[in-house]
Amino acid sequence: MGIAGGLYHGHRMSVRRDPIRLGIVDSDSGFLKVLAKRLEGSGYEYRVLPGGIPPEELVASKLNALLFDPTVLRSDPWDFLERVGSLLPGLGIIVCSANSTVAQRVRGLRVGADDWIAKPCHPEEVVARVEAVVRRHRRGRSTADAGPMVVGEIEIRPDRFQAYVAGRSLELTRREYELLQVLAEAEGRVIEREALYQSVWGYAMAHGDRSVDVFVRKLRAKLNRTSPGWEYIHTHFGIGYRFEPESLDKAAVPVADAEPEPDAARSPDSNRSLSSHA
Amino acid sequence: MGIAGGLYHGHRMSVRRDPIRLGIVDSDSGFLKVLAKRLEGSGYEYRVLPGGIPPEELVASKLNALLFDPTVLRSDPWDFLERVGSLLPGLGIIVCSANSTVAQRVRGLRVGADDWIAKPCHPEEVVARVEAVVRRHRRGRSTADAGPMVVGEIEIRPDRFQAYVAGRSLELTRREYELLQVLAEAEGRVIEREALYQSVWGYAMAHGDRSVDVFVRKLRAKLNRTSPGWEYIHTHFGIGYRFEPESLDKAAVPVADAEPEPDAARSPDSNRSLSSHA
DNA sequence: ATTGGGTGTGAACCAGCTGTTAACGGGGGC
DNA sequence: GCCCCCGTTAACAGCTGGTTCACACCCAAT
Repeated sequence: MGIAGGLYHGHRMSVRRDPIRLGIVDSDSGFLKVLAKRLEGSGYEYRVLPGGIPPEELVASKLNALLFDPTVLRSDPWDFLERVGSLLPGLGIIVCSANSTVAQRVRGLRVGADDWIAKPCHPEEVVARVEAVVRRHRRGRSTADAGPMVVGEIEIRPDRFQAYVAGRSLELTRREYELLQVLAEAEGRVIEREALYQSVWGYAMAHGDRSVDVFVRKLRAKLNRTSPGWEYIHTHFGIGYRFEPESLDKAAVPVADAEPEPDAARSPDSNRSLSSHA
Repeated sequence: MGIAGGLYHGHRMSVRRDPIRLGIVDSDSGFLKVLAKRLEGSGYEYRVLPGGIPPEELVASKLNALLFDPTVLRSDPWDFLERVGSLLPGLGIIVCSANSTVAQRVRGLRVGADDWIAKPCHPEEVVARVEAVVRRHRRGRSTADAGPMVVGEIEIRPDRFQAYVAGRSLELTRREYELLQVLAEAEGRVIEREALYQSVWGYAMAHGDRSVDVFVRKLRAKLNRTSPGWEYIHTHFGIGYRFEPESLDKAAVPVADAEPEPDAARSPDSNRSLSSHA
């Protein structure tokens, strides 16, 4: 289902001063000119998009926010809003239009818009509202990309987009690394397939897409090749995957299990990770 | 009967959407009256707060959003905004004021407001904007954020789609887990078969479908296998099921009073509590 | 007591999920 | 331009578990 051809660069690393990638769908040249002037040199990466652009084409752009005037859309604005919202749940949507009614604004906000600005408007306010939406969306995102992370035998280094075992690189590709990172950040929690796809690929998973499975397999292969004796990724049938390092040594987990209640110690869920078993 | 077997797609299963908890700081009685009328019966829990309320006191209220007019604040509005924003990063902040300038709005949005509405405004638009802000805030946090839940001897962990007794997994399948979760969330209340089906399966139950019964049976088996001596799921003939942990020990229930129930209170043999049908 | 419908129970079926492998094709580096 | 890398997609096999069926049992009403 690869709509995304290339454009794999713009990555989210430091949430802080990451430039905002803004898509603009508007035809008012005066408005565009003034806005462009304001955006220049403010750390924005913006791109003016044609009015007839299908939502699917937005996928590859890795936008943070979309500013658009519904009157320049060729397709039904409400339908467009809904489709963009469901396809790209991580995208902030700001509508900017002249002569809107309360009912229109309410409807727009209900079907997925994050804000609705009335024209004419000051470019400074547009920028402030775009940033508020993006900030709101980024808030609560991944904590600390900065620090390396050690789980089990492996070390994950965001500064190099790579993982290591005893200093030896796993030689992960970009997708493999991102998948590993998303999984590892949620250590111990089950992540649904769709959520995983959403986090790594950036847009909604198409029905029947097997990419996640294939990459989990690749990841497992590289993890096992470099760190045998450990199991990291556990399958939860019908749900998704869970990352949790487990030593395969017959030596029990590093918990003092001499206790009279052996199971009381959280044996990490003997959940059938259909890999092991007999 | 049911539609195709798998069908795990969409279906967010957030059937029980939490009400929005909204704090309001305003003194315009007319505005408050109209807004209150709109909020009533829409699943809102709102609370009008005094203008001089210190941000620290908001912490305990577990609000989702705060709607306020800066002109009624005794303290410096900008300072208030910043402190609330840093103190409660998960709170949506909507400013609603009359006679604001572009500069004020920009400043407000910069220091932490998520939206800024100009008075006079339609209550419907206020609600729509509040919901947009809350929606944006909630998105991304899956159901896993809900903390674990302990009922009787069992612990339900949404982060693992699994239930445990003393650390031992019940090894529930996805459907079984979801059924348990829906039942447990309505602890003590009877849920009709159709409502149960609707919640878990996501669509209407076909006439004659026995899926609910079968899954209740599977659930009971696993509950009883792992937590014998307790009864969790009670049948209400002709209606549905009720989840309520009951110890089968002759030792009195942990309830203080001796329950002067006229009808056979928990007869230890009868598997079903036809109970207080009245 | 009889009866009709609702519910418990066990088992079988098979749609769909996952693991696995390999071919395809675009992009970037050389 | 050529080659290699890597993400995508398809195909196949094994297995899980959701659905369905059949029958026994229980409840409530006549």
